[in-house]
Amino acid sequence: MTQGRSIVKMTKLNRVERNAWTKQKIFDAATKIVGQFGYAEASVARITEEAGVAQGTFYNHFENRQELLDQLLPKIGLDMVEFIRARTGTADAARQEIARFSAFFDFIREVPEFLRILNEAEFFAPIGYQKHLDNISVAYVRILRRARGAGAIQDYSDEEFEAIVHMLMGSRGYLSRRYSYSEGSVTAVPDHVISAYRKLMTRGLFSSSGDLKNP
Amino acid sequence: MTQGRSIVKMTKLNRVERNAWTKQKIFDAATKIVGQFGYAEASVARITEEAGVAQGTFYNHFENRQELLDQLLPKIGLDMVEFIRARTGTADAARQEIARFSAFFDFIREVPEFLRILNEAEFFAPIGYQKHLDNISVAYVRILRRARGAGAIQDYSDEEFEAIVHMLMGSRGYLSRRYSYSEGSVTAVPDHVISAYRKLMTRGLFSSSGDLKNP
Amino acid sequence: MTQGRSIVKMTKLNRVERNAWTKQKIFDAATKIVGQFGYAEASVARITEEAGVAQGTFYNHFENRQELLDQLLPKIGLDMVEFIRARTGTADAARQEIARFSAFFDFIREVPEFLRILNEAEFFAPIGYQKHLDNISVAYVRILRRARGAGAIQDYSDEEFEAIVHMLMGSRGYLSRRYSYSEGSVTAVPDHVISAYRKLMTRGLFSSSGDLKNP
Amino acid sequence: MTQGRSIVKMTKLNRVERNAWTKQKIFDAATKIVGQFGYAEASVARITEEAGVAQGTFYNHFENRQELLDQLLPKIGLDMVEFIRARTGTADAARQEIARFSAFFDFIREVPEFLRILNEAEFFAPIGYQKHLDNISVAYVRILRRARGAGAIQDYSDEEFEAIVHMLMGSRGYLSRRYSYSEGSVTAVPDHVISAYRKLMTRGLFSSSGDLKNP
DNA sequence: TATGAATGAGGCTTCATTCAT
DNA sequence: GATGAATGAAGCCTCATTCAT
Repeated sequence: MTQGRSIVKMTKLNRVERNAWTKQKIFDAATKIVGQFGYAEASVARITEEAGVAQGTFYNHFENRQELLDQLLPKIGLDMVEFIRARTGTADAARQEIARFSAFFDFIREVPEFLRILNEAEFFAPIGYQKHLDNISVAYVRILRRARGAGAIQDYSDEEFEAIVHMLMGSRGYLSRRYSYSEGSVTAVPDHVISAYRKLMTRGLFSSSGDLKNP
Repeated sequence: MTQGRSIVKMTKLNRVERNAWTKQKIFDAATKIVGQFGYAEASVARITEEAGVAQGTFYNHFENRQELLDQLLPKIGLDMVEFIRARTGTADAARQEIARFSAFFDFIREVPEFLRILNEAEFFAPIGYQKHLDNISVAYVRILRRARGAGAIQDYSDEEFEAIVHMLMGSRGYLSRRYSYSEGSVTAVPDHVISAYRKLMTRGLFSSSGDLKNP
Repeated sequence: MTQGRSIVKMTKLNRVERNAWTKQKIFDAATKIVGQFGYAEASVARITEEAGVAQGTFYNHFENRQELLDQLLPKIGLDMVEFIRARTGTADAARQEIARFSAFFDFIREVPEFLRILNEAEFFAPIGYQKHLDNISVAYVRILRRARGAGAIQDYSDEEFEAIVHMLMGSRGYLSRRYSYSEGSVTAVPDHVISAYRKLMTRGLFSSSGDLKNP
Repeated sequence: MTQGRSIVKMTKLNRVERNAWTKQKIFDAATKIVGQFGYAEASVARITEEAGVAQGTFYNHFENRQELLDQLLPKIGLDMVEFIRARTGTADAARQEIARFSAFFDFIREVPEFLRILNEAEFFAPIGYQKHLDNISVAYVRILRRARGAGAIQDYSDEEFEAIVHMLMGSRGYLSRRYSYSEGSVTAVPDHVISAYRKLMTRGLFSSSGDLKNP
């Protein structure tokens, strides 16, 4: 799930492996720097220093600084998708959605770098951001359509689903910024945030089930 | 409502007026630059050139670059609040909320610079962003509580209101980025976005009225 | 002795008086600023602010910044000469010299600004510095020649006197920098410095009197 | 002794050598500029231009402008110490002191830049100045104590030695400024200055030997 | 492929001086 | 004479990228 922040020492690697290993070191360093200080502070000098390689080495593996930055979010984003999928469970659609919402915040605590990498990407790594958005929204819309097919959602068109997905993602972004940063470390999101989300979703999006009490 | 992008030529102004006029020129230039190219591209050199004053003049009116950037959003944000208030109408609470949502997108078309000034502020003008957030969320929570007092909303606590407000603001941000940019210019938000929002709100947040059809 | 840091309010002054008064305010402000922060920090803006006048006013009274700075030392330097003369007494020449040495350090404590104004002048106000040097050394050489005339000094030529005077002034400068600055405030010079000076002078310069014990 | 103002062309140097060579070029350029125009005029732009490297290169070798300036004096100061030591001879203590005094002025003619680098350092490179002062005064006090041990000086305490050393350094500074600048170039110090110094020292500081005539 | 010094454009800010009111 | 905004040159420093080794 994490991006191979491997502890393995570089013992006997062939050329290809060494190459990949160097690139990975740069990648991990960038993740750490951006996660901790943001894209703006992630100069090539700082990243390569963190990675323990020379500045010039950077350009053997990435066309330029921006290219690396744009790869950061999509890669970790996929880790996130996997993480959330693993925690969604098999309950009814509404409960699954709450679980996804919760799992998102769990993931942020698991990979604290994700918070800044995600939130700042839109403005510092727009290409990567777009890629991530596509990854997510396509999958999300598919989930919603399946729920509609199963009768758990009614009266929403495909286009509306797309808008809804953006609202959901926007909500998460805002909420994560508002509630998860706490004096440097990343904390759990408060219960009332989750309950508010549950109410809004179960009443506003999902048709059935009255008000489900606990996830 | 607009920030005095005055067309008036500087004819016979006294000292105080000329002073204010110069500051306004800088402010307007910054609005334009940031709106078009983003905070990162808004160098003092570029702003003053756009304003038609010397670089040194900038520092007669602002302590430093950041101070100006941090004033941008709160100032225009108040224009927005006023704009939206004027369009909210006197219908029931749910309809008013839809009106506010719509008016937000109308304002973006009226003042296209607002989109970037708002969206990037969190990372490039955090102080200004916080000020804006406070301005907005306080007012918004008050609106929701009043609606609850009037029976239009039920079963939401004050804390949950705060979370809801963040979701609403996050939704708007995401949606505006997704739907309002269109090949450089700012376009109207599609109908299905508004209808999706209406459904989510009327069902999820507001208790009454079945499904209101059109605003 | 101080430069008229007058407390008098400007009540009924005619034009000439008001003019002089403004100039004096600027002068006093510069003394204070340079004394406290050094020439390098004494910008026109800072001086005029301290003086409570507009920046433009400065140039009604001084050709430019440097002109003011170059007037600072000579003016206070004359105060110093007067101060020292008043404390020299009528003892024999050697004792008088010790008295002058002591009085110099007393003056520094009386007018703490003098320390920086004197010490930095050489590099920040070279014209003023030269003027001050001439003022002092001419007078000092005259004193030494008189002592020689009276038999208190022997075997030094006029040219050598000039060199001696520079050594004496250089010594004072160095010593004042080394011993008088103490965490911001100006303190008395230690006794052993004075005793070392006494020994060097009574033995090296003045011919007579064995070793005079106390001044 | 000179700071490697090498004439060697950069022919075949390895990386380490080229690196050192560049740093030396910057150092030499700074020495020249400061020596000729003073610290205040020694902008990074001017230094790098003189050195024939890009401005950015400067920051590959020095943390910032001040760091370089603060290294100037201590480095050349050590050259001076070496130069003087080599010329002190083995005569009696008083004659050695005169020799040191003379050698100081010889050094100034050998390395004319030293004059300004030394004299302005106190205000423009205080850290370097302090380092230099420590270098010098510690060594000087040791010399005086040794002379006292050998009976050549009597009746001075250690504390008084410290004061004396400051007087000697102050004297040299003042005299060098007064007598060594001559229409731009650096000239020899006049004989009467040396004779005055000799008299003051042999009579005032050193106990023995009547009046030694010539060094 | 790895290295890391060199580059130079560009950013922010300060400040002495001018000048219209 | 007093005002204070406007000017613009100049300073320091950062950093993505290149390139010879």
